[in-house]
Amino acid sequence: MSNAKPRLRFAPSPTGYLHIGGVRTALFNWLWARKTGGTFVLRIEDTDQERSTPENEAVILRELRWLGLEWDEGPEVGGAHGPYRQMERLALYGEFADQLVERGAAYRCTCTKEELDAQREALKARDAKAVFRYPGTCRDHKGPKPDRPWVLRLKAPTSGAVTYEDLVFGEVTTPNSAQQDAVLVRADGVPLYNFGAVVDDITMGITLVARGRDHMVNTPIQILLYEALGRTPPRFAHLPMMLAPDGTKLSKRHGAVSVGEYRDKGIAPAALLNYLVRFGWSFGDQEVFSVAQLVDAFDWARCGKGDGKFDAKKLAAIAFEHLKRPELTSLEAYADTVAPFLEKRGLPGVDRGLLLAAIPHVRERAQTLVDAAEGLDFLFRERPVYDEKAVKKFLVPEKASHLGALREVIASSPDFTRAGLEAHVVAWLGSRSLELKDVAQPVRVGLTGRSVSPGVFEVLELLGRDRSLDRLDHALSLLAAAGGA
RNA sequence: GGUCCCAUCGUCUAGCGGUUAGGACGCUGGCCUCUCACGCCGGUAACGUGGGUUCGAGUCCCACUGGGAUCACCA
Repeated sequence: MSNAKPRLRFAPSPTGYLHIGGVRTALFNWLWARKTGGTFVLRIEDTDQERSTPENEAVILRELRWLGLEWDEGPEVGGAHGPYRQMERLALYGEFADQLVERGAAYRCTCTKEELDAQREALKARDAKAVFRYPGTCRDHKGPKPDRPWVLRLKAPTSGAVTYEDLVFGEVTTPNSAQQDAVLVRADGVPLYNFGAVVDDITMGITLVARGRDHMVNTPIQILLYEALGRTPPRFAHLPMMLAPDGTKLSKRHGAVSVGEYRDKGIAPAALLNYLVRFGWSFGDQEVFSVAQLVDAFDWARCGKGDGKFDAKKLAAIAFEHLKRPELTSLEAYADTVAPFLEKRGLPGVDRGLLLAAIPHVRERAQTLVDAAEGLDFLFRERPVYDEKAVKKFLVPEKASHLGALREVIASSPDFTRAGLEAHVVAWLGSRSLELKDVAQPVRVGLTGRSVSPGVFEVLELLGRDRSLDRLDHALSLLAAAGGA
């Protein structure tokens, strides 16, 4: 083999949102390109004109960028092998189609879809279980292009077999008898998947094709095309399937399958990639990886063959790990990623210093960025949004009898820091034979509006003396109202 | 049905002839504790079946069973 840098590609079809399974495929290609210093190409396979839309393409590009899976060549970034949309490469397919005919590996077929459908129906009537295969009516057609509409068909070999060495699955052999004279190019000159992909992979210099196992059945026919064109096939690596929890194909009805949904749920890109990479790839006992670590550790030899089932709980756990660990999500990065979620709560452009100071206290109790924004919310309002249930439960005479006194104790603290406040308050509690747990909840609700928050001393320090006392005063007024005073 | 592929706890997986079969998620008992969490300690649970090969099989071979992919002028 040459030591040329590998060229890999991700070739989505813009027929819908970016599927989570597609992201996994893109990720593996991207990782290998980054690890080896190779090239990651993005190609848009938009030959299904019925379903492809520019809007879908735009979404795919946006999601890939959000994930950090930047492409070296492709739409919007260009490259030496463009254009990168198949519908802009039509002339190329024509050239290769002619080559195939010249070499006797394909032929022009003038059977109409109607004729074929009729034959298919007839066969069905005779034998319901029979599978229709093109009978080869035009197989020996030669000479110039017909004056009737025609499609290009593969002249599939009837004997022999195709064998290739899959980077993941090892040696795979498929008898040529399994092939049929598949349509390569439609009557309008638009290629079908197998032909378009091969022509593009050839002309784009792709050296390694990594894709889902569902494409494994296409590989022999593609290799046949490479050989017919006198080209060396690339290496292939097939990835096991990612299935739904019930073992069926992962789809909308099983929950979120589009990348956008995970973004909206507050899952960080690196966390999603970390979760996805563990499908069909492992690195000893390590579960949590930064993207840089993945680039470093990734290897086809560590890929498994068994299909996997999507587990939302595990994803949540991985996402949490990323949010929790400063080495994976720095303070600054955390602040940047949570900001949009605060904005969604009506808190745009919050005080950066306060945000940075607060994050260490919320990051270990926020599973997602949505949770984090919820936990941070109280800091950035004049007064917190008081949770009705929490107020009814804790800002009542039976529970908050010491709140007034505590307000004064806090106000008199000489040092309004977490440690200073704690020392001061605990000393007072000791003198009254009280424990912190006897008085903390009403204070917490008063300060944050909620019964769940970081420690009360942390909250006091974050809020500062003025805002803290204002909130405690407000809590006392709520208490008075509840006590019917 | 044809062709291809796969098979370790419920789930993701480690294991590359000799292990008390390990880790993670989940579930669960306890500790810590101002709430909720985090954290820490412990528990639960797996090699689909049958044949071989071998001194010795989760690891190698075969069969079976089970599961998946695909059989379009979709990709």
